[in-house]
Amino acid sequence: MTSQVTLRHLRYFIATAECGKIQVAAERVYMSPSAVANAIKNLEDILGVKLFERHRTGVHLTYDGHRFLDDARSILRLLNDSIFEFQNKTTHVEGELVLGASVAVIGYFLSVPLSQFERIYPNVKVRLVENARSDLERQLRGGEIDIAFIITSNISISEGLEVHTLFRSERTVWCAEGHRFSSIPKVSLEEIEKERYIMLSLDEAEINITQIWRRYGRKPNVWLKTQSVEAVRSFIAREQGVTILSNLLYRPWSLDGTRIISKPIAETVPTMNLGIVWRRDRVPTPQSHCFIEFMKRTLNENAESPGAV
Amino acid sequence: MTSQVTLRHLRYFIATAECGKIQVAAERVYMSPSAVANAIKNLEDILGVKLFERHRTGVHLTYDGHRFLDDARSILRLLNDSIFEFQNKTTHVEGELVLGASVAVIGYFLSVPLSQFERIYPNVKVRLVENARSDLERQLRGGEIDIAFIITSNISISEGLEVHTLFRSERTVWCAEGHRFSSIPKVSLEEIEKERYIMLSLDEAEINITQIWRRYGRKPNVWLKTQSVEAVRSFIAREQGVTILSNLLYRPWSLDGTRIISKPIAETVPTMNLGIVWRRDRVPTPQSHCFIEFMKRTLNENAESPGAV
DNA sequence: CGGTTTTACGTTCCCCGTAATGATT
DNA sequence: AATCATTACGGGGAACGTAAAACCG
Repeated sequence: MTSQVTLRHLRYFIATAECGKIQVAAERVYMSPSAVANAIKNLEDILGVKLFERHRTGVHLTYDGHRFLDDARSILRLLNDSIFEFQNKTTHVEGELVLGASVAVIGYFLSVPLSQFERIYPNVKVRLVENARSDLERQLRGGEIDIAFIITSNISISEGLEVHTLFRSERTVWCAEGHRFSSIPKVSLEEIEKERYIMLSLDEAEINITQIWRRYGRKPNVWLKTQSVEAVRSFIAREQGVTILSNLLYRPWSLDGTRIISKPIAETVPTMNLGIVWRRDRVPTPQSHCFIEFMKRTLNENAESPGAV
Repeated sequence: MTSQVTLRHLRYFIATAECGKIQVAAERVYMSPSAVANAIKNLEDILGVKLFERHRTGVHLTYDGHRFLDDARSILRLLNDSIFEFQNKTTHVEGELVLGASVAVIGYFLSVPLSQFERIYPNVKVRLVENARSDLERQLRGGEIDIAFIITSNISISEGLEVHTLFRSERTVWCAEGHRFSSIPKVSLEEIEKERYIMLSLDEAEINITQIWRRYGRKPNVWLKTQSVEAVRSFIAREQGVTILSNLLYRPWSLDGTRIISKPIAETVPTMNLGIVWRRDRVPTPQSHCFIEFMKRTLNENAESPGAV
């Protein structure tokens, strides 16, 4: 094999990281499992670090893997945007575009692609409205905002609204580097129940996570409830507890640089689904259309990817 | 050929842009001219824009080419840094590092790689001293700074100092998009003499450029002298004049978004050589060593590349 | 056993180099 | 004629798919 990293490596790596299974990732990139497995092995050899833990149920990112995932995404995003900018003359698209999203979605999802979008379409004036989901739905129907970013699994009534799921993010257990969980391939809710639990009460996180616990007839031992993701990270890094959150919010380090580990959950847990919503009866403006297409493209059209169950 | 952009395309493209000749670029990347020429042709087809103007004497970046060069460099920089970070465990290098540079060098050269360096070596505390060349040399000898970034062709006495040229930047004529120069492949000093000239008096630019004019027994028709590169760009974009400056300072657009064209000069003009300097008798600290190696690596080891004459 | 990753191996096709050709002064 | 870039074409090797093997609960 090659001794140089190629874009092929990055693409297969990202697909595998997002799908959690080499087989599924191979489908997504229209390749055979062996090709993807070989590429990842080769990539690991070049970098000199293990990127995945292999289990019989699939693969799971290591600490280093998560770090490299950030880089790989940045690189491909930069490249794809640049290519797109040249292939399509984008400077003629102009006008106003009002986006709505919740605070967590803005900070952990929207900020990066949004700045990319503004670079590619410099003549589109983007206005960003931060609100709770219910308010966003109301504003959407009222025509105050063009497109809303919402956790699509929770939309109350989709009547008259077009919903397009862009992104599925697996939910995992977070713990400190030295924690006993970090040596187990999969952690069950029963095990998590025994630990101090840190509950994030931001946006819809608390409701959704509580639902998961209830579904399995269990209850987390909540030691702290906070609205700050950074606080969650910080306490977990200091071995003050564990939590369950979507990988969208996950970063492999806390503010002070200590490591945090992400482990899959033994039980089947629904993914967090994020998508865009707009009014069906309203003709989309050119800038709305551009934005929607841009988001699909940015996320590598992985909306139809199965993700975890 | 392929219909996808690869890193190979980017590498060949960057080498060609920096060398100005496909043959020379091919040498630098250890390839045949045909391989490089094909790759660039293919890249242009994919992007749908011409990246180079072809001349008998070599190739020269178009407006779009300059824009894509920025992107291509960012992408490869990101990738190389990421790979390096994993291949070498860098977090253990720590300590203080005092760098010296002039104002133009800091803004147009140092800022980007410096932030990359601080990411890779988070435990190295970098302090930056802005000063004129003569002061930097004095501070270097006095031990107040570890490494200085200096225009190496002008160093007064290199006695006791280790000089390593990192970067050569071709000097070109800048003019507005519609200017008569923009349709000529090469512009002679005689032609430039007929135009209003805008003189940048920042750092050593004025001295160096004046030397070039004197060497050919000519004199520019200076209409404006300013210390601001942005002012230079802005006036040139508005067809108020032309200038000669190194490509290091060149960007294909002015602050208000109008285009600026860069054209090669007919006469042989020395490149602007930038390098790092340190005291020979002083044992380099680990962080100094790391920084020097980092800079060499970042610039693709193109210090020994011939560049223009 | 069932689901997964990994290895083995024959094959394909992309990309390179050599060498001829074209363009420009 | 000299000096570039470009085109034509045959050969080599990286990367693919098929299929079998190893792994693990």
